[in-house]
Amino acid sequence: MFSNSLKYAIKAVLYLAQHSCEKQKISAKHISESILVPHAYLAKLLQELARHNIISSSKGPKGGFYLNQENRQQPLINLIRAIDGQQKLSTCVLSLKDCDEKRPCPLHNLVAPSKKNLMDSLEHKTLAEISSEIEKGISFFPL
Amino acid sequence: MFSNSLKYAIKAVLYLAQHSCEKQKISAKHISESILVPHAYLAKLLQELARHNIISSSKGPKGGFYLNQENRQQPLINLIRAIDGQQKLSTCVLSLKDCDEKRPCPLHNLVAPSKKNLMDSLEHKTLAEISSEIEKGISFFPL
DNA sequence: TCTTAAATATGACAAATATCATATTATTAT
DNA sequence: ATAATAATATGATATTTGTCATATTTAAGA
Repeated sequence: MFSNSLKYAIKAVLYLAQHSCEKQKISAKHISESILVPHAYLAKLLQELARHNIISSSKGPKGGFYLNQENRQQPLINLIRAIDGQQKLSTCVLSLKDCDEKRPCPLHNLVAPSKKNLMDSLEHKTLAEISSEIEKGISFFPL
Repeated sequence: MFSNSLKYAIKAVLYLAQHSCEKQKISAKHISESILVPHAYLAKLLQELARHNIISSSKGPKGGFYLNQENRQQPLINLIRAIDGQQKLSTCVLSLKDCDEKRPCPLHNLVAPSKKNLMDSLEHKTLAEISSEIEKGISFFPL
């Protein structure tokens, strides 16, 4: 469902949501060791996320990656779009060019409700909210 | 969302649902040309589907692929499982080992309702039903 | 200003998925 | 029986995705 890259990116961002802030930046190496993801690969993903302003970064000693307040208020879907690209979520399940409400493909009506539901969820849930649920013990994020 | 292989397989099976029967078998070549899918690749997929009894086949002249009554009464999810394997649909979105209702991962509660909804749809909709909707003009399957 | 710690940019390599090709086997019809 | 047709089995190639490595740039602190 989600690509490997996306899974790694989500884990890293959630880790940052919980452990970083403007005054407490975290290096790619530290993150990769904490969430058990190959560090060279994660570094690349973090750079991509920073480029898309999903996360913040600063170079040099005491530098690293972190989430500022603005980053935290973003919905999860921004992160997904940054890694997997825009189109993946919006296109027809069968990749048919002219499938829409008016002329639905044979699977359209079957998957449309679930898909809309999922998109709404991803669009509205912010990183801050997800992080807060972990802190409250509503959900669990094992390291 | 769906792999390329799966999209091709679904298109091919829907084509068979509409144009084949026990007395009217269709060759891989004919199908591939009709649904615009590379024929060598499709042939492989059709063989895989036949091996899993999703579709029927017979060799030799006048042979080819077709759907019998039993094939038509199968739910769509059988086809998906044959091509993409069992686990893909059932595992945690973040691939966390011990994510479940009791200890949901940070995304579990967000995606679970949509996922359950989708699974139910795929589990209950038969190939015959999908084919029938195309014939009735409820959905559209462009060649 | 020099050293050091970190991100950034770039590219090489590996694995998985998608695509193509061909030899073999089975079945029908002549 | 033989020829022709079509699936089957197998494997080769190409593209995409995932993984790793390294040289460069930036900023902090002594």
